[in-house]
Amino acid sequence: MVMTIGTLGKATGTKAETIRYYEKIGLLPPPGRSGGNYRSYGEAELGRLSFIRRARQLGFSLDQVRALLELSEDRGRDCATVDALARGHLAEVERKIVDLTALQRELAAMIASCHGGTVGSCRIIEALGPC
Amino acid sequence: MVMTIGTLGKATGTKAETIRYYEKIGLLPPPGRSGGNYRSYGEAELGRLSFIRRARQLGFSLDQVRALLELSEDRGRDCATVDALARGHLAEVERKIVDLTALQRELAAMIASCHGGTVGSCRIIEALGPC
DNA sequence: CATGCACCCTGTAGCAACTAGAGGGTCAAG
DNA sequence: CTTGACCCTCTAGTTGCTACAGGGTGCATG
Repeated sequence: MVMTIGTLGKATGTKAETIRYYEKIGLLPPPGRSGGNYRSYGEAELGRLSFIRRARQLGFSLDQVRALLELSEDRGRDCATVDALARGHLAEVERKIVDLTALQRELAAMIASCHGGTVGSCRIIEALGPC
Repeated sequence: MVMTIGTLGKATGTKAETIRYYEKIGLLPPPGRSGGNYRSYGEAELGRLSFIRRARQLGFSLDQVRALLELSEDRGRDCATVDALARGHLAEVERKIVDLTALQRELAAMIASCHGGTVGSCRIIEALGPC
């Protein structure tokens, strides 16, 4: 089953430009070409791109995805590294949640303190202004 | 009280490069210069930069900060626009929290399903791989 | 057979919000 | 008078794409 870049894109929810970008940065190997110089993809590429996209949806960076791909290629290897990578990412996500929750509280308090009127007496502007 | 860029930076927790960057994009007005062509700042700039930094810490984008600064200059204006801007931002933050929390659950589940062994049998890789 | 349209190609530039570096000038202390 | 900390401008890099510009290909329709 051979696909053009557009078909592969539709199959994986990826734009053609993004696929070409992944190729350029070495996440996807350069595929074969058709007579008219079109990229042609098969099952292997579909699998690899699906992997990349799923990892991206889970918030892994392209560098982390690159590492995961490399690790996944060596099926005999101990999966502790994979585990550590995932745990590291989870920790990062959790830190972001904590940060954003603190932010949310601050913003909500700021907004709650504003009771309309003019900018001159606005508590939001005041909260941002010089101490 | 006159300050160099470094002193202003220390006072506001901003790197000199960032201050110059804010100037370049028009968030800060071009300051006066000393004899040796050093930027020289006073209280007004300190206040403005503090405002910017506080807004940034609250997660407002530079465009939003620009709008807030403009709004804050017109003290007679109704502060409804300020309020709307802040509420919009809060909504965005809350959406991010929801998204990240979903992500966190997925990641945690993935990690929990991994019980060591080789990459070949790793549930994390499996979860990312082709269906 | 021409023509139109959807698709593909390469290459470059742009987004946010800085950050880092090159290659130099200035200033105050010792 | 020299050393070191600071300042200057300008350019390029970061992340992960996205959006052109300016062309070529392939297939269906008139």
